[in-house]
Amino acid sequence: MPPTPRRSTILEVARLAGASKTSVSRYFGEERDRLSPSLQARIAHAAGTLGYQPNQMARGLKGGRSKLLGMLVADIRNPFSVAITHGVEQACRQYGYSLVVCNTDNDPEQERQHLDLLGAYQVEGLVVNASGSPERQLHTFISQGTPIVLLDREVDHVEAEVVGLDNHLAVDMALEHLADQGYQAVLYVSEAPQQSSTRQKRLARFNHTAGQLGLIHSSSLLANSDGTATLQELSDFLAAHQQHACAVLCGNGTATLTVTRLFQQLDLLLGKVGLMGIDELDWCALISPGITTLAQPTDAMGKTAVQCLMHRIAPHVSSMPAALSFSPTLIERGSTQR
Amino acid sequence: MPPTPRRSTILEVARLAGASKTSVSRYFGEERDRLSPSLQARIAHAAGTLGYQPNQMARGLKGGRSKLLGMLVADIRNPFSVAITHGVEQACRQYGYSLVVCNTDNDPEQERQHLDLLGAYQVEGLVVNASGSPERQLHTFISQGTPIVLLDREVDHVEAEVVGLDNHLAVDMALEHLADQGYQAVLYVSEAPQQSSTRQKRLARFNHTAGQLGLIHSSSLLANSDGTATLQELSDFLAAHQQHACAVLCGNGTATLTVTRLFQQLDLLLGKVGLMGIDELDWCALISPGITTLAQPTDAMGKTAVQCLMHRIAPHVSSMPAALSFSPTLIERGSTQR
DNA sequence: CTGAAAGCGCTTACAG
DNA sequence: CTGAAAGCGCTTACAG
Repeated sequence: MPPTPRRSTILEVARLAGASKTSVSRYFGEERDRLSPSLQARIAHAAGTLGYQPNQMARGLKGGRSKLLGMLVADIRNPFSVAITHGVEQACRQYGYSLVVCNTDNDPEQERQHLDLLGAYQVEGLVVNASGSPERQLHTFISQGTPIVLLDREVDHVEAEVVGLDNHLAVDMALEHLADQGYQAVLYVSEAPQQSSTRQKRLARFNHTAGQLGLIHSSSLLANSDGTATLQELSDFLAAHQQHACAVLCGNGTATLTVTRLFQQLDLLLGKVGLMGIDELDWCALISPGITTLAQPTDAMGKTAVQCLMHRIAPHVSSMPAALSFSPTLIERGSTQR
Repeated sequence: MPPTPRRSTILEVARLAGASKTSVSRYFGEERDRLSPSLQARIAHAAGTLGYQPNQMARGLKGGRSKLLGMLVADIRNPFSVAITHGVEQACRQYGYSLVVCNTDNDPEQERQHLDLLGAYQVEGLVVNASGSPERQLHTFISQGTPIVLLDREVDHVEAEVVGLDNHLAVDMALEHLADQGYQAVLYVSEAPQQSSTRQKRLARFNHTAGQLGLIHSSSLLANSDGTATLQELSDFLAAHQQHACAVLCGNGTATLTVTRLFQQLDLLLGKVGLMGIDELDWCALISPGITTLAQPTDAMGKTAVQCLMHRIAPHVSSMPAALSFSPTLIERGSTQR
């Protein structure tokens, strides 16, 4: 067997360039300017010849800088999460960091394991879209000086910036739109709030604002993804308020998907019964006459999260973002046109 | 300022346990069994007290095992990619590996950078869903003994397993279904093949099999995402074959999304003009009367890719998967019912 | 069953 | 402007 070609090391580059390891290290680090042009040229040439690339593991070990950010995502198959992840990733690149994305599938046990792991890889910062309540572990990061930013969901007893939608504003905008369009009775459909502060807030705000606007209102939690329980609740709601114009407000994209299926099962006419969802999805424009949504600025949110982290890691390269709470955009379509 | 609490090290655990670093290392490595029960207990206790966790950077540096797999994804916002990534991730966890996912947004330059990076982090294996033709860099990995598996797309001159759909079978199944349903003229809509071997193969097979089946056929490449050019081509196609039953076959999910929009713009009745797509999407059942698709077994594909890698990294823990080429599942809906 | 020591590939005071 | 040397936290022969 031929010997496996290995990656070349700093020592080999140094030898070939007739320089010291120190100089090569400086060349690939922040101190390239300290080297004379001729030294730089020799090193560049040697490194090019050998195809040298610094070993990040070694760098991380010695310098304490892994140049890695970690991200915990509760559900990577949710389009909203994908969009945010995309934004986070872009921003990382921009700052010269790499991102390790860990999907927890909303499972606290996977979340625990992934956090251990992120710690073991010495990530310099963490974007957390929590599944459970990983207080303990997050405190470990914080006490070691690793900055954390919470995405979309708060975590009890963890003091960290929270980047996300202005949930009160979102629900208010939705309800005001529905009221403006003449709907008088609104059913709110949401996944079970569980640990999600966002789901809790939206639900609470729904009850609050719907009351204030004088709307008849009620809510239904999605038990399983086929929404059988909600099917019943929806048809009961419509039956009970036949004399009023009824609408459904969905708490997120998953709810919108399920409810759209229910509308078809019950043969409801979109608009005649209003339908509106928080989160914009690819297909909302396609279900004729279109489903009205509240779009979240996912790219901006992802970038802001990273900016928070960078501000703490390297205050000189990034200022603290001005706002952590974002306004949604109303995308009006036929489903809220009576 | 209080001193920042650091992570504890192997040395601290060793001291507290009254043991050597070697023993602590063995405890956290593969050789725990070599330690006497009492030593194990002392180490376990000490580690627990200090909240010790081995530093993976250091492990990777010395042992050469980063326990990291890398994955290059051409477009993370494509639902098909997300589904595959999910499968890959699950499989990694199962083998005790972590996954660094890099999205290239179909940009060869980003692809280049990400590959450098993955190398710098010493990934032990690589799942590559290529954007461009990163031959050179992939060869570097291969020559260093890092196994590679290609996902969905081949890369010229790179010899590696290719995990993906059986594209010939898929196109044949689609065309046979359309022919069975009585469609006589079929337009194939695809994104521009560019570097994608899959897109090339599907297109070529379309022309081949459509010809064999005696179908009138033609194809249209999506230039921009709004599909203006294709809009024209579609309506021309329909006009030219008014006396025949016409259908459109979409080469992937993106094409299906665009074409569905075009159907609405042209006010075409689904089924009257047939529509079928490769890739199953959330909303295909919702566009009434439903869009017929060919679903890919994404989880199995992701798992298989990882299994290939693991077989090369650690032949004793994983056998070579039996098949690398997968059959799609036909999901019949109203859009192919005349 | 256990440990002392060398060394993985880097960075960073320190010295000149 | 440049380099010799110590050391980051581990693993792994080697020895007993």
